[in-house]
Amino acid sequence: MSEQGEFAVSPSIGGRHREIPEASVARLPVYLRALSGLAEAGHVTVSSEGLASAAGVNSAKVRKDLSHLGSYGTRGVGYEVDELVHHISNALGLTQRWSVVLVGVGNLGHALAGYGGFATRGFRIAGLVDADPSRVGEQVAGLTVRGIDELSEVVRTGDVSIGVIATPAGAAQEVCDLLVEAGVTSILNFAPTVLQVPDGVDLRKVDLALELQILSFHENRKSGVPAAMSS
Amino acid sequence: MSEQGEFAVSPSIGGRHREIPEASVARLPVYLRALSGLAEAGHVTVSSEGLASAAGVNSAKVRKDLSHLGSYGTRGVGYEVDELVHHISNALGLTQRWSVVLVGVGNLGHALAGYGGFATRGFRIAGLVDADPSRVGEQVAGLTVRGIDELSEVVRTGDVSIGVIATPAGAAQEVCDLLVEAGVTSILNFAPTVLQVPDGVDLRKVDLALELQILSFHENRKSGVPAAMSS
DNA sequence: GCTTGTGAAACCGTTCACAGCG
DNA sequence: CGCTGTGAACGGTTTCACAAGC
Repeated sequence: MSEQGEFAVSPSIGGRHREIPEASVARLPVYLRALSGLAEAGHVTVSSEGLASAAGVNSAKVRKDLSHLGSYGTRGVGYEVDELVHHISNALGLTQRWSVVLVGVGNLGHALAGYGGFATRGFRIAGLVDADPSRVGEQVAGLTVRGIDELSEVVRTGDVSIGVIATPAGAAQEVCDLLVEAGVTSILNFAPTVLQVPDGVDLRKVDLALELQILSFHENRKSGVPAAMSS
Repeated sequence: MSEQGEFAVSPSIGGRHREIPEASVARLPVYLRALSGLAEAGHVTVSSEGLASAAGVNSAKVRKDLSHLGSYGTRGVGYEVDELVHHISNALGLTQRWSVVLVGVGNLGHALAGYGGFATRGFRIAGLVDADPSRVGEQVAGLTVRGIDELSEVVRTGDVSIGVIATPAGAAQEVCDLLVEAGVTSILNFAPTVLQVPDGVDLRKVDLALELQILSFHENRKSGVPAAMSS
C-alpha cells in the first residue's frame, strides 16, 4: 500500500492535504447531518463548540477533523455552515451520485429499499436482485426485482460501484464474489458472516445481533457488579 | 501477570478479571459466530490461527482478546471449541436471555422484528411499540403492536433492559427519554440522529446512510483524485 | 515439534493547551 | 477579545517476537 509519488502538486491551494484518518472520515457524515440541522435553524456560522454539541462529540475533535479538510474556519468567528457542508460533501465524494445494487429482498432488503435516507443523501438504488425465483418480478419500492443472473448486467448498465448484501449468511460470500466479479468495488454487508474480498475492494459491515451482544456485555457488567463494598 | 490466582470457581458471578478492552468486547461476538461454524463443521479444538481466519482477524489479536477472559487454551494444541463458546458467552452475559423492546414498527422495525438473529442469539422481543395509532393492534412477527403510552408498562412487566429505536429521526430523542425514564439502561439507535443519554445508560448506534457515505469516500479516492474541483 | 500467553514496541486516535490570527 | 489550527502529551489498540509449556 505504499503510495508511491509524493503529492508534489498543489501544496496549499485549498486542495487535498494528507490522507484523512479513518476515524475522522467516519465522523464527517455526522457533521454533515448536524450542519443540515443548523442550516435549517438559520445558523450562518457555527463554532467548533456549537458543531461539537450538535454532533455529540467534543470541540477539539471537530477542529482536528475539519483541519484535515483544510483551513476553512475564521479565527474568532467559526465556520460558515454552507461552506463547510460543501467541503465535507466534497471530501466524502457526495457531489456525485453513486449507484447502488441491493442483493437480497427479504425483510431487511425491503426495509433498505424503502429507506428514504439513501436517496436523500445522494445514493441511487440502480437495481434490486434476489436469488429466489418467486421474488423475481415483484415490485419493491418502485423497482422490479431481478434475478441473480442479471446482477452483472445491472452493475454494468447502472454504473454501479457499491453493492449492498442483505441475504442470509449462507449466500453472502457467493453474492459477494459475484459483485466483485461484476466490478463492484465497495460492499456493505448486512449478512451475519465474515466476508472475504480481494485487495482494492472496500468492505464494511453492519451486524444487528452483534450490536445487541455488545450491549448485553455492558448490561451484564452493570447488573453483575455488586457494588464491591470497596475501600 | 495476574497478580492473584482466582480460578474458575463460580463462572456466573461477577468479579472477573481486569476490564476487557472495548475493542476486544466488540470482537467477541464475531468469535462466537465463527466458533459456531467450526463446531458444526466438527472441529473439537481450534488454534488462534484457525479462529483468526474464520473471524477475519489476525491470530495475535485472537490470543490477546482471549487472554482477557482467562487462560483457556492449551499450548501446542489450541482452544477447545465448546469451552471457548461457553467462556465467551459468559463474558458477554449471553447465558441469560435479555428482553428487548422495539420502538417504531415501520419498514425497518418490521425487518428487525422479523430478524431471526435476535432470538437465536439469546434476545427476546418483549414488546413492539409505535406512536402511530393506526399501527397499534397490528400483528407483527407474532406480536401485537402497542401504543407508545404503554411503553413503560411493557418495560416493567417484560423486565426489559434494552431498547431498540427504529423511529424517524424526529421522534428518536423523545422515545429515548421515555425508554430511559421507564428504566431501560441500554439503547440501540437506528434513527439517523445523535441521541443524548444520562450517565449509566449505554448507547450504540447503527446508521445505514452513514456507512454508505464512508464507502463513498473510499470510492471517491479510488476513482482517482480529480484534478478539477468546483469551488 | 507445536501453539499459547504476554511483555514491549509501534501505531493510531484523542485530548490538552496555547500560539496565531481575525 | 474569541476561536481556530496544531504540536505535544496521553491513552488505547495492534502488532511483534519470544519465553513458557503442552
